[in-house]
Amino acid sequence: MTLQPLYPRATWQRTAIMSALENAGTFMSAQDLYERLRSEGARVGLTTVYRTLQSLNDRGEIDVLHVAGKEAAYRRCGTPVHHHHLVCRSCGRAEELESAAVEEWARESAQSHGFTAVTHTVEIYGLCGACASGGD
Amino acid sequence: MTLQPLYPRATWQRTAIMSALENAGTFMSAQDLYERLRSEGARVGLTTVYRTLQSLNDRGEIDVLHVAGKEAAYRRCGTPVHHHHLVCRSCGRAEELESAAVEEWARESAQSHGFTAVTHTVEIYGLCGACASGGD
DNA sequence: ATTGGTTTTGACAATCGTTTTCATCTAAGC
DNA sequence: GCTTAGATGAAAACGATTGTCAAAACCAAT
Repeated sequence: MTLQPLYPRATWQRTAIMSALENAGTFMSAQDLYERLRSEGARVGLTTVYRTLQSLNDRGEIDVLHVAGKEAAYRRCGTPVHHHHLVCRSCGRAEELESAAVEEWARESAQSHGFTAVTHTVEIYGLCGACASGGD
Repeated sequence: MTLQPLYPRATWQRTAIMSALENAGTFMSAQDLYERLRSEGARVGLTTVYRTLQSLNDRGEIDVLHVAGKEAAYRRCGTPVHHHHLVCRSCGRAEELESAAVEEWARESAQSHGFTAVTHTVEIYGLCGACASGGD
């Protein structure tokens, strides 16, 4: 028996998508990335962008954000450890946050109500300085 | 000029939807409610359920929850003031939570990074006691 | 009660983000 | 180079939600 490859194959598409996200720094949707890559001349398919983002997220290499009525937005974060975000509603720029107090509160709240297998989502949305003053 | 009615008209559909949610107590999607109402013999349209839930939410009479890949879920909460939820992933049952510390943390985090017009989402997910032991 | 004008309803079509399908292409191991 | 399982992408399928519009219901004023 041959053992399965541990990592997905290295294709230029995957690399392009990853680095586009990397130097964007902001949260971007699959469609955003697709358009950006296209406009840069990269001939990737939308399907591939969706699939790649999904797989990167499954591997924990990027974070997702599901905002109310919007498309899923992905971001390449600076740290692989659990954290939350302060996201600009307008431009997608984000700061990474953490708070032991919040983690503790979540854990205790769940425990005291008899809930197990606990996870949580904590995100803060606002307008960053640049968007609030300058254009939109 | 006659002044506009302050409240939506009282239709039996609106009443039925509201009370179905009310005595469910859990988070339910538009489709869940539609099916339940139908099975009880109420001849409402799916469109109406969607519209009514939206309008009830706009008025702040019910809360919404947008979970990752699922349908929007609504709940009639006990309090009209800002709060968060501890939600059972399996049955939708929820506890209402509040924490001055978390609110303060969110406010300060945003402020210290120059973000304005701040809002946040904080939800805890888990398995409630009943679902963890009993069936699914 | 009846009317009139505005809202609300609901069957159906349309939208939109995302996933599936499947035939073709390609990276990576021999 | 050759093989082949994994990756790609165009197009179709999907599922939740919203738009359309004619018919029905509400309610204030006759």
